This record gives sequence, structure tokens and C-alpha cells, in this order.
Amino acid sequence: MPTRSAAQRRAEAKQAYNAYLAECPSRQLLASISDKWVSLVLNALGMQESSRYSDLARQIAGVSQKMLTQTLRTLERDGLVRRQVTAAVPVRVDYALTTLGRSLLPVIEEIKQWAEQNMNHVRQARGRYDARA
Amino acid sequence: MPTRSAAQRRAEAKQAYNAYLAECPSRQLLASISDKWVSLVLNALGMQESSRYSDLARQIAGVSQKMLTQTLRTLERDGLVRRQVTAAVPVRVDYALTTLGRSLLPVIEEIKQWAEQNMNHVRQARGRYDARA
DNA sequence: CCGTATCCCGCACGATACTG
DNA sequence: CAGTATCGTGCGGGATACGG
Repeated sequence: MPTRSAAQRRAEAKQAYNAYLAECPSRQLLASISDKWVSLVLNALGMQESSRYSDLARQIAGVSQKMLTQTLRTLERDGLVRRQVTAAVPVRVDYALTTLGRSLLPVIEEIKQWAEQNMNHVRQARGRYDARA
Repeated sequence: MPTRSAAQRRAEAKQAYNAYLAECPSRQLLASISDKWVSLVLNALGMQESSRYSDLARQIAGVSQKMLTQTLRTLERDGLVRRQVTAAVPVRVDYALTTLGRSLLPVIEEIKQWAEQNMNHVRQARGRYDARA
């Protein structure tokens, strides 16, 4: 039996995943998170305690039913989102971030904000790039 | 002429972009950034002052020539990455983050780290989800 | 209201071959 | 070494229709 504390073993387990490796599961997870619909859904969910399906569809302009449902399902399976069905007529479904999901929220928010705040810089850079050639 | 300071007008310009709107340019930018190859390339570039093309290809396992070049070109056009060609035989090409690119780096690093550090949580969540049904 | 099921098109992406 | 060029295809994702 190795002389390692539980904390040490936990730390090692965390570092065992390396997203640079193509076969590593964390590479797939990174790919899942790095998705525009995921960004927008998590951002939207972060703004309220919970959101109804139809609210999300309205807030995230241009998302199709298919992609919204698919994104929510994946996030639910990965433990980032909790789905709560209220039996009624018609049915009411609410989505909320889990603790795990909330731990990712700050980063996701920053990404969206960066895009919005640096759009002008990027526009100028594109202008410069396209002017040459 | 409106009674607004330059700072006020700048603040407004920044908030004029809203990624929730499908037609907003910042939505496209968010989609560009939220890409697995972009994540990995920016992370890799953040680790050194500059990186050669072949170094990036090696570090990011499984990336095709096409996707690596394409990603680097887009990042260069958007002003996040600078490309420097050194005439020699054979040619040497180095890539480095610009100031703008470096401003995005902390967030991108966090995403990759989150994926690696929470992989176990996600695995367990998936197990629980799949067990039901 | 909140989905699932089906069809289908376009293009993202990988594989391969060639060049300065 | 660091790319371009070309081709083939898998699947992302929209449109539509239907179900609980």
C-alpha cells in the first residue's frame, strides 16, 4: 500500500486527464463545453434561479428546438443542469444549473463578455488583415 | 450634438453587442472562440513566448494539418495571433499571441482546466443518468 | 407546452497528394 | 518545414410533422 494521503491521490487523479491527448475523455468534454449553444444556454441559465424551456428558446434567438433540447439533454447527462418536470396541463418544465454547472458559470460568462467587449478590436484586426493580401 | 463624454460613448459601443441575438456579429465571434481547436491552440500558444508550426502540431495530438492551419489563419485574421516567417532553408514559421490574444488566454486556460479537473464528476453524473431510464 | 421522430441538405473535417 | 489543393463523406443542424 502506497504512502499517499487521500488528498494526494485525489490530486493525482485530477491531473491524470490531459486534453491535449486525442483519446483522453477530457478532450471530448472540452469539445462539448466549447460549443456555442452550450455557451449561450449556460449563460442564460445563470441569470435566473431556473428557466422554463420556452423562456430559453425565446432568449437564445435563432436556436432550433432540436439544438436546444439536444444541448439541454447533454448538459443534464453530464450533471451540469437539472431538469424538473411539473405535472400540469400543459406540462411545465424548468431547468436550473447544478452545483457543478454553477462552478463552470463564471468562466462561460467571461467568454461571452469577452466576445461582446472585444468585437470592435476584432473588426479592426480583420480590416487590417483583409486590406493587405 | 449629444452631451456624452468619449468614455460614455465607448461604454455604449461595448454594450451594443449582444451575443443572444442571432444576427449580432458578437454571436459569430462567440461561436468562433467556442471551438475545441481554438481552445487547444490558444492554450498551447500561452505556454511559450512563441511556437513553431510543427511544435503545435505535435503538442495538439490528433489535429489535422488542415484544421491547424485554418484555425491559425482565423486567429491571425481576428488579431489574436501573430505569424512570423523567418526566411531560411527550410522556412521557419513562429506563432505567438498578440496582446488581444493574451487578454483572452486566462479564460481559455480555465476552460481546459475545468474539463480536466471535473472529468470525474462528469463521469459519475453520466453513470447515474444512464443507470436510470 | 414540451418535447420526439424523420428527412435531408450543406459543409466541417479528415485523408491524401503535391509545392516552394 | 510549412504549407496549399482537391476530393469524399459523416454528421451537425434546420424544417417539418406528429405525440403526451
